[in-house]
Amino acid sequence: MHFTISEENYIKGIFHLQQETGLVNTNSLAAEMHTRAASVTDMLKKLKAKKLLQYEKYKGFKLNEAGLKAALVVVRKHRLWEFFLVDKLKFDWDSVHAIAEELEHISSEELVNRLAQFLGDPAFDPHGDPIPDKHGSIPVIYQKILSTVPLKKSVTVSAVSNQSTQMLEMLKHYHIALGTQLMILKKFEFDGSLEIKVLKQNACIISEQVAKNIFVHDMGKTK
Amino acid sequence: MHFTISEENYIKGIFHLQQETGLVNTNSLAAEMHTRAASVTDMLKKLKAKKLLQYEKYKGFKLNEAGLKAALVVVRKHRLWEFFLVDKLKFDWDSVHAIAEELEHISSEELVNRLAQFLGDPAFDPHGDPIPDKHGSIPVIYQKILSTVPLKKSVTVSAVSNQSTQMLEMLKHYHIALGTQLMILKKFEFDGSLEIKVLKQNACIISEQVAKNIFVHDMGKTK
DNA sequence: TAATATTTTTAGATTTGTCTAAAATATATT
DNA sequence: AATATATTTTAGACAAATCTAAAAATATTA
Repeated sequence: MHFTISEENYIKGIFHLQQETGLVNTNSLAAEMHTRAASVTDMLKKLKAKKLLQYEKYKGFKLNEAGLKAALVVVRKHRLWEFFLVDKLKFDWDSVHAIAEELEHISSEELVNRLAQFLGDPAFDPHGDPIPDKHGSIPVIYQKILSTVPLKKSVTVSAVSNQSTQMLEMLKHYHIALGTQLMILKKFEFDGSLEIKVLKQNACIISEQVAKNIFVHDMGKTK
Repeated sequence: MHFTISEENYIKGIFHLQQETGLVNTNSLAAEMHTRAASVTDMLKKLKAKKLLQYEKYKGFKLNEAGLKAALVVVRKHRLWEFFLVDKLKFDWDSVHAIAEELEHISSEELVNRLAQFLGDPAFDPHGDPIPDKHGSIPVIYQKILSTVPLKKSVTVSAVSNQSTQMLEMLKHYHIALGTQLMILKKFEFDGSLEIKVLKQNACIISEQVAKNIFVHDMGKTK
């Protein structure tokens, strides 16, 4: 089955939204794709015709098995290329997204598998997101939201759920990246903000909002 | 200046043809691009509007300075990606063309330059074709057509001008690749065919037609 | 050079992906 | 439940890249 770049982008967009909400609606997908609701409806018809979608007019929609499979292929490619860009070409992890958006549409299956092997079959991309394997299986990881971790427990950053440029810029400022070790020194009742100690850095304060977007796991796991 | 994938493909097609013939005509470009003459004319108008082309209706056309520059960017990307596929991902040199056709359209300039650096700034791709540098300069190499080389002189294969699948398959059969060392043992007057000795292989016979597509240089040069 | 053949361009249609504006449907509010 | 609001879909238009068929320009040849 062949998909156009546009189809792949919509499939991926639906995938990301349905991870959060189960059923997806037209307007939220339009927002996600930076396009108009009418364009979304047009594409939904095409994807339904290709039997990738559970979709009833006016009722919301989500990927079916075939659609999910297609989405995982694109996600795998995106995350493998991100890994390549950071690990091999030494890009900053906060500047690779746009390039990976292009690379994810290169079609050769042979290429993806060789790339994965070349990279050492990584299980997580530079943002800590899991990379599906060639069968579409996603590795699981025991991770917690930073704000729920007990005081003085040393943990490793494993993922960041909000990947806006603003967020990534901020983390960079605090020297927080994937694999960074840190611990919570103090929790402030007033606003939920945390004083944290980042390994080899001075202690600093982060807001509750930031802490809720940082995932961590016990030291020494993963990758 | 931004180009669509289609524009880039036409620019590259024109570049390749004008290397041979100077001025290019509509039908030959249509053949090169596997499309129809009418489609070529349509695109020529667009490229002329973007000031990339010297083009008078019914008179033939060629890239101007700006067009040449654009072509060299695409050629550079194509050849760097081919190098990557063969050198890092261990693809056979005769199976990378189609994938590089897709990769060459990834737009990031930063990506290309980092890729080049990662690969060690190679000057020639796996087919022996020169890779333009970031300014569009093409390395020169002192090479000869195999059929013109004197007997018993040991030379190294540096390029193959006909890169059809058929040709590459044949070379593979004879264990001839870029960098292969060989010498001519005998030339047959009758049909111009050559008996050659490929290093570590038995002697074999190749036709004049094949020999005219193999470029060689003195041992120990290049790369 | 006049007739013929070839090459190139134009005219008009098609497909894909997008858009705006309006209509249809669903949801919320009084 | 009737009305207002929000969401979603349809209808129709547009741009890009392609096509076929026909017309125009150029080249060949008798």
